[in-house]
Amino acid sequence: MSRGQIRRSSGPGQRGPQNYGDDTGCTILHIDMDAFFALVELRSRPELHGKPVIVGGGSRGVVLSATYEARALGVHSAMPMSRARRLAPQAVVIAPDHRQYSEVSRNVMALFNSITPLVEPLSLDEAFLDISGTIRRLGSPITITELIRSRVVDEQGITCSVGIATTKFVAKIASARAKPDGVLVVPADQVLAFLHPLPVAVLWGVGERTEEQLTRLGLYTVGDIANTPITTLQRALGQATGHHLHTLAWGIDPRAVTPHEPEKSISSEETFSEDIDDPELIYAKLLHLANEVGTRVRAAGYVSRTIAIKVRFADFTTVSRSRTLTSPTDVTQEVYETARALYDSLGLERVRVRLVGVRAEGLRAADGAAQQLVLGAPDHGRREAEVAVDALRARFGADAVLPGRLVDRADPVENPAQ
DNA sequence: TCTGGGGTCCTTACCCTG
DNA sequence: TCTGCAGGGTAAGGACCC
Repeated sequence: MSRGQIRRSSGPGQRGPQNYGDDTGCTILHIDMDAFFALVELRSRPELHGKPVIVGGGSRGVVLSATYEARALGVHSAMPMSRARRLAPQAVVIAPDHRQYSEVSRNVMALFNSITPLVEPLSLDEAFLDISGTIRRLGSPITITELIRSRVVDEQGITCSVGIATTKFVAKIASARAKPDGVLVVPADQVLAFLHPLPVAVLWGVGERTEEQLTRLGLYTVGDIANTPITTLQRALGQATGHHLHTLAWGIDPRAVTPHEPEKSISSEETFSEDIDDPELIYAKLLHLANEVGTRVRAAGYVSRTIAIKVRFADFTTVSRSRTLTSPTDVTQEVYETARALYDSLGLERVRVRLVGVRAEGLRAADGAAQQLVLGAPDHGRREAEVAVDALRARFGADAVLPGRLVDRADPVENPAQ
């Protein structure tokens, strides 16, 4: 294979210097753990290696992660568990342990940060790395990639796949096509040759609905989008989406790797184990969710200007309502009262509800907004009490102190789907 | 087949203000 | 005073991502 061609590693588990292709200028890595939750579980259950394993659960849950043996049977993430069980009755089903996944994720991200300070986590199991400042110290992008892959396997006992490119979105597509346990380099002069034959669905922002719209326009590949006038795309998909897809199709993605983006919202939602029509149970769930959101908002040092709720009915239709407060808050009681008022504003009477959620939006740093809260704020004392409760929870556990209405409830609201 | 949970961003509509 | 318009803020919903 000549210099400059796109190359991926020749098979799972292959590490060390190989002829991947020209990585000159390819300073963006997208690193994605393979079947993350499932492989973390396999570390403590080696007898399950080589078997179909599904992480998920609950009567109304979905698949969170599946080993490649389970995927070969047609199982994929986000699939309803009931269907996954039918497709793979022999699969071992493991309930998720998010605390363990978070810990492994922290370790992996710390490893990445020991390579370069420019690490942008996208989720628990993937991140972008900008290694432009690391090459002089550690070697070529491919050398750095293999160093990372070896350390992930040795230190965490899981594998990952890496895309190496000049831009974030090409690196991300490359890592997906390197899976599992592989590496794919897209040389700078091969970006369009790599992108244009791919289906439109690989583009960031093209999901099921947008793909349908593009199909109706007769556009099936990234190359088709590139060769369509941008005005046509904007008419069909809207200004922003049309422009976004057209630039991506030409391999243009100027976004930098940014290590920390402040959160814009904090939310919590839960699906009931069965549909509920009792307002008291729904209020109790709203209090529980408001308590979670309030605690997280305070822990992150934010206050929230807008409180929103989400309600999903038995037929899966979903509505949301939001209210902007006169002054921002991080007080659980205020979050709850707003959420409850929003729920009441729906005017529901014995309607069967499947899910409720509470979200805090318009987040800003609490220190910048605290002055206004203190001045004449009746909730000041309550806030102090909640901060004290936060400290007790940090010391004695999340259930050490609960709102009175949530203590000793043996009803469905405390038995969510997962 | 029957659909979780935590997020972000975009579009559209409406209201208010200048 | 009325009308048209532009722009900002807000609300709601949808699509998408992992």
